[in-house]
This record gives sequence, structure tokens and C-alpha cells, in this order.
Amino acid sequence: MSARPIPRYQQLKDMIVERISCGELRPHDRVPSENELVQSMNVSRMTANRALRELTDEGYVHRVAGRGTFVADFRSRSHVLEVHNIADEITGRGHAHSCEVLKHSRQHARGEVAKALHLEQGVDVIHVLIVHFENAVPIQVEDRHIVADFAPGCLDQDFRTITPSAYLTSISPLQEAEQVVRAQDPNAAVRAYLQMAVGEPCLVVVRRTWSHGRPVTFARLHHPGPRYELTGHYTLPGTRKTTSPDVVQLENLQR
Amino acid sequence: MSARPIPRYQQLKDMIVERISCGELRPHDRVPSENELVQSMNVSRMTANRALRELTDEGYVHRVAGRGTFVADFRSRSHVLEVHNIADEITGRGHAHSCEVLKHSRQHARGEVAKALHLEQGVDVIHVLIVHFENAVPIQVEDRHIVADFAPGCLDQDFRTITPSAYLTSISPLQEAEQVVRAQDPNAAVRAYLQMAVGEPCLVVVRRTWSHGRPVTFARLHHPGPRYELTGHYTLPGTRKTTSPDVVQLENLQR
DNA sequence: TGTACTAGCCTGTATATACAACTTGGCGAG
DNA sequence: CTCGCCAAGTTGTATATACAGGCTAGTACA
Repeated sequence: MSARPIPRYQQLKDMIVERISCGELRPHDRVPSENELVQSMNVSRMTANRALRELTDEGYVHRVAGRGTFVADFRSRSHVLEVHNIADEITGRGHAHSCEVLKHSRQHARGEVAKALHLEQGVDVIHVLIVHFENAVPIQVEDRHIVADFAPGCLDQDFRTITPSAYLTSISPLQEAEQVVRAQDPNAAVRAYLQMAVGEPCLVVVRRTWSHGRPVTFARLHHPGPRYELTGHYTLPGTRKTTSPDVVQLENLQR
Repeated sequence: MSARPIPRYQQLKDMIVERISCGELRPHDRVPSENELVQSMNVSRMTANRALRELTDEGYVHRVAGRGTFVADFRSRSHVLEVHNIADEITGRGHAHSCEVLKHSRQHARGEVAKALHLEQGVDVIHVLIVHFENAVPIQVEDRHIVADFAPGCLDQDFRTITPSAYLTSISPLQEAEQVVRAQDPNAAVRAYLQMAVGEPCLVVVRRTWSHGRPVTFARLHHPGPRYELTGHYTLPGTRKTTSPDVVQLENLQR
């Protein structure tokens, strides 16, 4: 059996990730410097350097020469985990975001929601239903359930000023996400919220997110097919020659 | 102005990536060992080690203690770049994949295709139109254009046995991808190919891929909304505690 | 002929050391 | 009081060295 000991740089990484994960170290907090790790952990500076450098590559921390190492803001961790902060997406286009909170209440998890969140039937969850607008045009219906004891202050949040997605990433690091995208006809309620014509399809994103090793939120996001598309841009890591592909505006697909 | 010199480990990485990118080093070829780099590039072994180790993390090479360092198979590079090899996806579900090649010919790029591929009007492209089946049920219409001089042997390929996606990743490393997902009603031809009922929406993926710093392929993938969904699973790098979220089969969304 | 072993190369890790560049805070000169 | 400079701490890089462990080919031996 290969019971090779865990390398010391990995032990350092695990220790720091654990302290971030459990909340002992919060975003923008200072992480022990290389020299401090040399003393407290009894390793060489190169080993401490490797641990912190790899944590930088992985997005956990942020380093500034001359100042120190700091815990990264959770939302800068992975674009794929925050790709669905609809407010940022809209303001990033230079448009105005607004929203209407239709529901924001405590409920007992049932059926699909309980199963998706790995909860017993009846456990408390927070249910929010929000319609997001881009320049006053409805662009997303956000139907989200949040495990209640994960976000104690959730009911007091004003989701008109901070989206649930932004709120969730601010209170804890999200470690894992699962997403399903499908094209589907909306039911009457969603169609009305999105002001869609009969026969127009929705782009539906169903997303579960994990934190501290358990699912904490389950969201169903409905978008009007004619007015919304999901864009992604992927670059392999380590590519130096910034090809910067000018984003060609794709024409409408009529064939 | 900060004209800081490029670090030596980065120079090594750039040199090796360039040799892979231009085809001098092909998948499974042996990359110079650390000690060879020490001699030929006049660096210390730790510097060579850092370069090769980071290239390993980035998926360019594969290292085996005792044997050496080898160029990684392109398709193992990034799941996001090959997420749309529909054949692998289907066989991964344990189902049977088959396809029908409706078109496979040389054409002159025009309009939207020329613009997307950054080509002058009239430059040669290969056009393939393929319907993919999962257990004899049509699941994707692949409408793809490939820059002709990028894939000289493209017209001789048998795309019934190897998908265009697999073929392209086999001949060159893909560096960048751009993808747009939308829900849209199909036109009559696509609807017929996919054996869809009138009124059912399509999940459309439009994808451009770069290699050697230029766009080389442009694909429009139509899927039947009722029978197809795009799933993604994202884990943050460096997470040791494999949470392994059992994939809950989400129920149909009826609200 | 066949088997076992060893020498040599390779990666993986760890340490000690060194220098450069950046940032901040404090101290001293004006 | 203010400005400028310098010292201390921090990250970023580079080197030399060392040992452990994996793999392979070739040699010695039976």
C-alpha cells in the first residue's frame, strides 16, 4: 500500500484552506507570511513559498510584494461560481439592473427541494422569488431555496440591493457547483413574469451550490429565450500570448 | 515603465509550450528532462522543476517519476474544451452513439461564418453537417465550419467513426473557446432532423475555438429541448476533501 | 536460457541561501 | 508641520544541494 506521507507544502495548504473554510480567516484577512510560517510550522521558506504560491494560483489568496498575503474575496475565486450574479452581468454591460422581490419567506423543505439540498422533509429553508430587470425589461426569474441554518441573517437581507448570489458568496466560500441548462417552455406564471409571448421558450438554469461540503442553495433561473443567452469564454491556463479574441457579435441564426 | 525581465521559469514554460503548439512536440513525445534543461538552458534544477511542474498543473505535460516528462494528450487538457464531444458524452452514459453525415464538403466562407472565423470572404472552409443519435434517437445537429488550411486531411476523415470534435483536438491543441448558449425555436430543417414536434424549443450552443492564436472552427449545435440538457460540475482547484456530491436526478420542473 | 539484481536516470520533495523589488511606517531635516 | 529618506518586512526569483522513491535496461549469475 502506498501510504506516502502528505508533503509538507500540502499540509501547509490544507491548514490554511481549512482556516479559510471554517471562517477563522475571512476575506481580506492577512495570512501568515512566509517567514512566520517558517517559524511557526518549522519549514523552510521555499516550502512556505510553494504553499502560498499554489494557493494564489488556485484563487484562495492574493499576494502583494511588500505587503503580504491576504485571503481572496470569495467571489473572485472562480468565474464559473459567480457567473450567475445577474446584477453584475447586467451592470457589466453598462445597463441598469433592477429587481422585484415577490417572495422572501421561511418555509419547510419538501419534495424536490429537500432532495436537492439533502434535507429531511420539513427542515427550514428560505425561499426567495425575484424577477430581475435589465433596463426595465424582465430578464430572469430567480426561484431560490437556501438552507436556513446556513444563512441565519438571510431573512433580514434586502435582496433589492444585493442579489442572493452576491449575499451567499459574501458569507461563505462556495466550494462546488452543479448546473444544468435546458431549453423549456415556461409555465403561465413564469411567462407572465418575463412578459413572454405564448410559444417562446425559456433558457432554464438549475444550479446547486456546495459550501463546507454540503449543498446550501438550490436555484432555478428562468430566462426569456429571445432576450437572453449564456456566454462563456474559456482560456487555458498558462497561456502568455494573450490572443484577445475580439468578441464577434454573432448574427442571428437563420438558416 | 516596468520592463521587468520575464522570469527564467516562465521562459522555459513559454519555450516548451511553443514547441508543443507548433507541432514540434506532439502528444506522448518526451519533453526534455529537468537535468537536460539544466544543461541546455543553463538554469538550476529547481527552476526547471518549477517550469515542468507548473506545466503539469496546467495540463500541458504528464510526468512519471523514473520515466520522464511527456506531452499530454490534447483532449485531457481541459474538460471545458471537450465538453462537447457528443459521442463521449453518450457512451459515457452507457448508451449507443451513432451519426449520419449529411454534408462534408469544401466551401467558400461567407457572411457570418467568415466573420466568426476571421476570414476574408471566399476563403476555403470545410463544412460538415452531422446528426448525432443516442440509442437511435436524434440528439444533436452539428453544423460545423473548419478553416481548411488548418486541417488539411479533414475531407478524408470519416466522421462516422471519429467526431469532428475529437478529430480537431487530436491534430492540434485548442487554446481558447467561446460559447454561447440560447433557447430558440428550430427552423423546419433542424426540427425535421431532430424529429421534434412543432412548438418544442431547441437548446442551441454556438461555439468558436482557437488554436495557434486564431479561430479555427465555428460550430452551431442544435439539441431538442425536451430530450437534452447541458450539465456542468465545477469544483474549486486544490480542494482535498473530495465531497463527491452524489448527483441527484432533478425532477421535472413543474410548478 | 532465464532470472535476479544493480546502476543510472528520472521525478518529488525539502532545505539553506542569496539578491531584487515593492510597501509601509517612522524618523529626521528643513 | 511637512516633506523626503531610510530601515524593516514582505514577496518574487534563482541557485546549489540533498535524499527518497520509481522505472528501465543491461549485466551478472545460476
